[in-house]
Amino acid sequence: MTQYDFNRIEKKWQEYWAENEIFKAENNSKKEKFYCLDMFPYPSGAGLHVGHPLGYIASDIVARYKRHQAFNVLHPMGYDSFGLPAEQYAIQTGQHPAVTTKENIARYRQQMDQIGFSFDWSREVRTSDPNYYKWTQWIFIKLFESWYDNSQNKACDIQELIAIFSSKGNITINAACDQKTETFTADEWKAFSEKEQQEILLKYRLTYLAETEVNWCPALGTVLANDEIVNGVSERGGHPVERKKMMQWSMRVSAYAERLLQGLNKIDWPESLKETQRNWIGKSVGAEIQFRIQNSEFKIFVFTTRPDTIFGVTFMTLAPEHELVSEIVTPEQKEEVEVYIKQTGKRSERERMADIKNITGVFTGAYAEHPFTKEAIPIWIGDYVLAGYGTGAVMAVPCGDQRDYDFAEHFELPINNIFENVDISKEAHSDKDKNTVIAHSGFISGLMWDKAAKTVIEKLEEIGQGKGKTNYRLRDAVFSRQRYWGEPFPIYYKNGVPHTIPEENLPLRLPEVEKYLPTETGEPPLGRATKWHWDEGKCSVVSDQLADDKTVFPLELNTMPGWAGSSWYFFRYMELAISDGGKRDEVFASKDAMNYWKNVDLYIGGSEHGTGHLLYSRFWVKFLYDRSLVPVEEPFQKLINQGMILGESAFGYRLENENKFVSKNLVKNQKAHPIHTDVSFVNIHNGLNIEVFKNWRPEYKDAEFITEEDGKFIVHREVEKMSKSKYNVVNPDDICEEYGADTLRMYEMFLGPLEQAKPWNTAGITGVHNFLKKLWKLYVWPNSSKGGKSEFYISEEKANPESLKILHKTIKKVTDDIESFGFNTAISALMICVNELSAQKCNNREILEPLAVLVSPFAPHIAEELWEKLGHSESISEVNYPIFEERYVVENTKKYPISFNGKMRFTMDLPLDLSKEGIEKTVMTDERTKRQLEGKTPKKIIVVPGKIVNIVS
RNA sequence: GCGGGCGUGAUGGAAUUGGUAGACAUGCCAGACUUAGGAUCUGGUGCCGCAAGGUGUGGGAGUUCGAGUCUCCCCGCCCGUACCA
Repeated sequence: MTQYDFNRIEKKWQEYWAENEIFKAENNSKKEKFYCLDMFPYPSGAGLHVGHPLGYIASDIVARYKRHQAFNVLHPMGYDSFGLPAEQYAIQTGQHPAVTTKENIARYRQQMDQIGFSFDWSREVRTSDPNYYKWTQWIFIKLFESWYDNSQNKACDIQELIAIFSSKGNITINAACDQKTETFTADEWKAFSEKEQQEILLKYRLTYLAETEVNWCPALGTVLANDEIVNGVSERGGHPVERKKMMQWSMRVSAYAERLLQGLNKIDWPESLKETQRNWIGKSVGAEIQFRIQNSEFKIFVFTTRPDTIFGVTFMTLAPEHELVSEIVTPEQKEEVEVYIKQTGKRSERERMADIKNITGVFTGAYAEHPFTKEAIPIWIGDYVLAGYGTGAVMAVPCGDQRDYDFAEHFELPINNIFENVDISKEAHSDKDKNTVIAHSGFISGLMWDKAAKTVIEKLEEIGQGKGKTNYRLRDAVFSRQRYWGEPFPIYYKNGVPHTIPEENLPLRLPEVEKYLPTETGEPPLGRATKWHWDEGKCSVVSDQLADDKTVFPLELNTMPGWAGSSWYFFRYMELAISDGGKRDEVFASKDAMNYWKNVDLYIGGSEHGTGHLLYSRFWVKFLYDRSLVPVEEPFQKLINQGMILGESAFGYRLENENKFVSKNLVKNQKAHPIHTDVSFVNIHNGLNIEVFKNWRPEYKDAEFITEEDGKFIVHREVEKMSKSKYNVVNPDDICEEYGADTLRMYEMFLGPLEQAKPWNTAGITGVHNFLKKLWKLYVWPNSSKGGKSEFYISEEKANPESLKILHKTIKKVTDDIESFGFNTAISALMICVNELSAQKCNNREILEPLAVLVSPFAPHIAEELWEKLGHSESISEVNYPIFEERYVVENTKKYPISFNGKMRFTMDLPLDLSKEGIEKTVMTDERTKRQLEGKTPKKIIVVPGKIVNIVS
C-alpha cells in the first residue's frame, strides 16, 4: 500500500472513530471545556450540496484543533426537524412527515459521516422527537407562568404577581403588559371571577393569547412572523401575505428589548450582524406627548424623537386604524373619512410598500390643542402613519420631517420654519445638526436641539402633558402556526380560558390526522384529530385528571413556529443521553451539565438567522436565566457567519423560435435565450458535452448545435445560488468519491475566507488534492534494497536545522491562522511546508510526527493513517498539539524603527535576538534601504527596546 | 433613503495591520521523463520593454521618509433594512 488510497483510508478511520466513540465528550472532565457548535440543519429532501458543509468543516477544524490543545470539546450535531417542506410533501403525497423526516435525516447523516466530522453523535437531538419537544412544551409552560417586572428588570413567577394583586391590586406594578390593562385594587381583584382573573393574568404572561393583526399567508394557510416575510411575500415559496386579525399566541419579546440591545456589547459577533439586531430592536429615545382635543374628553398621545420641534407642529396625523378616529371625526367629515379608511384597509401591505410616493390622507374635522401655545391644530388621517409603531399618531412638523413636509405640501397645510438660518423652501431640515439653533419657539428659542428637547420634556412633565420615553421597534413575536408538523401547545381551554397541561403529562404528543390540511371549518390540521393521545393509553383529553365534571376540554389546535425548538437546543446537547446515564428524561439539561459547559464558545452558521433564530434564542436564554433555569445570559459567545457557496450555472444559447443552440462566442445579433444546462455536462473549459445534453431532455434530442471552429460548444456561465432548479448543484458525495473527503474539506476551506460568499469552482480542487498526495509521499520513499519499490520509511535520526525551521515556522503560522479563522492561509502554509520538506528529502520522525498533527484538523483521515504508520496505537486526535519553538526560526524578525541623524526614517527587519538593550550588530542593508539613506550605508545599529534605533555610521 | 462591507494579475485569493505588493493555488507558457496520461518533475508567468528600466492595488486629492492599508471626494459592486415619527 504505497499509493494514497483515500477511499480505503477514509472508510477505515470513519469506522474506527464510530466504533471507539473517539469524539464522545465527557461531562465531568477536569480539562477546560470548549463548546463548538454548528447551526443544526433542517433535513430537506434534496440532501446536502457542497455549500452546506462549509460551516461544519470550519467548526470541525476548530473542534479537532482544540482537542489537540487538550480541551474537553463538545461538538454535537442534530436536526431542526419540524418544518414546512415535510408537511407540504405530506399534503401532496399523504406520507406522514415523520416518515419523510426520518428518511431525510438518514441521508443527511450518511453524507455527513462521509466527510469525516468529529461530532459526538451520542448527544444528537431532533426537535420533532417527543422526548425533545416535551421540553420545548415545558419551557412554553414556564413562559406562561411568568411575567416581566420592569422594576426588577427580570422575569418573575406569576404566583408572585397574583400575591401582589391580592394584597395591593395592580397599581404598584410596573410590568411589561398590554397597554390597555385597567387598574384595580386588591379588593376588586378578589371580587373578580376565576375567569376574569385568568383573563387579566393573560395580559401579563410572557406568552399570551391576544387578538393580533398578523401576516396571513393564504397560500400556506398560516401566519408568518415579520422575519419570515421578504419584500412583502413569504420567505418560503414567495406567496403573497395579507393583514388579518386572529387570536394568536404571542411571545413578549418586547419586554427584553433593552437587554437584548445591551447584551450585544458583551458578545463577540460580527459587527454587521450586531447592527442588524440593533436595527431590528430599533431603539429611539424621545418623548410621549399628550394633545388635548378641542371640545372633547379625548387625548391623543404621540411619540416623537424630536420634542425640540414642538413649536413647529402645524397639524397631526393619525393612522387610519387609530382607535380615536371614529370618536373625534366631525359629522361633516364622517363620510369622507369612512371611505378613506375602507380604501386603505383594502390595500395590502405589499401595495402600500410599492406605493410610497403616493400621498393620501383626509381631514377629520377635529382640532387638537398645542400644549404650550394652546393654538388649534387640525387632525388628519394618513396611511404614512403606521398603527403598529409608537402610538399610531404623530405630531406633524413639516419643517423638520420630510414625510410631514410632503404631506403638508400636498394638502396645502402651513409649514412653519423654527430653525435659525435654515432654508426650508425645498425640503425639510431633518438632521439633528449640532449647529442648528431653534427659533420662533417660545421658551426654547435660541437653544440647540438637544438642550431644547430636554427643556421641552421637563416642561411637559411639569404641566402633566408628557414625559421622556424610549420606544422600540421590536414587536412581540407571534407564536402560533396553523400547521401540523410542529410542537403542539401544552394548552387546553376551560371556559374559553387557556390552561397548561400538568408537567408530568408531557409530552403532549402530536395526534394522527388523516389529512394534513385545515378542516372544512377553517381550523388548523390538528382539528382533524379524533383521538388525541397525550399520554400512553389515555385518550383524548384532560377530563379524567383535571375536571371535576367529566367535561372534555378542547386542546389548542395551533402548533409552535419553527424557532421554538431551535431557541434552546444548545442546552440539550449538554445533557447526556439516557443510554449514557444522562438525565435527559428528567430535565431539559441538568444543572451540573450546564454549569460545566456554560454557553457556546464558538457558533458557526449563516447570517440569514440574524433577526430570527439568533434573536429568539437570546430572548429565551435571558428568560431561562431570569427564572434561574440556566446559568448564562447569552447563548453564543463568539459567532461566525460562514459565507454562502454559490453555484456556477451554465447556459447554452438557444435561438428564438428555433431548436438550435449557438456556442457562446458565435452569438452576435441573433435573438438567443440562455437555457440552463446541468453543470455536470460541462468541462472546465466551459465546453458542453453535446451528446449527454441531447439525451437529457426529449426536446433537445433533435436540437442542432452550432459549434466553434474546433468543434467545441462553449456555454455561458453565471454565478447564482446553488439550487436544484438551476442545475448547478455540486454534490459532496461525488467529490468524496473522486478526490476523497480530506480533499473536499481542505478545498472548501482553501476556496477563500470563511465569511465571504464565493462560487464553487471544481477546477482548483487538484491543488489541494496534489498537496495530500505530496504529503503522503513524504512518508513513503523508494527503497533501493527492494528494487526501488516505494515503502513507508521514517528516519529516527535528528532532523537538520532547515527542516526544523520550516516545521516551526509552519506551526506558528497554522496555529495563528486557526485561532483567527484564516483557514485558507493556514492551508497555504502547510503546502509550503510540504513542498520544502519534499525538496529537502526530509523523512525524520522529529519532523513528520508533528506535521501529521498539524494536518489532522484539516485532513483527519490521512493524518490518522500516517499516525498509525508512525507506529502509534492511539488516535491522533488524542495527541497534543506541537509546541512552537522560536529558536528554530532563525529569521524570525521584528520591525524596528530606524532613525538617521535624529530623524525617524524607516523601519527595518531585525532578528529577535537583537531586541536586548544595547546590543550592537552590523547589519546588511538592502538596495532600497541604501537609497533611502542617500547612499550612506549604516555599519552598526544600537537597539533600544521601545525607543528609536540609532544608526552609527 | 439609511446602516454595514467591499474594489489587488487571466481566476480564487495573500500581504506580519503603515514597511520589498501579488504568498499559496488554479490557469497558461516552456522543458524533462515517458508503451501518450486528466500522471510526475523542473523552470517561467502583474503590465510595457530585447534589455537597462519604467509602471502598477477602481478614479482623484491629502497625511507620511514610506500608503493596497489612514483621511476626504467621486465611481462601481454586494449584503441588510425600509413610510419607525
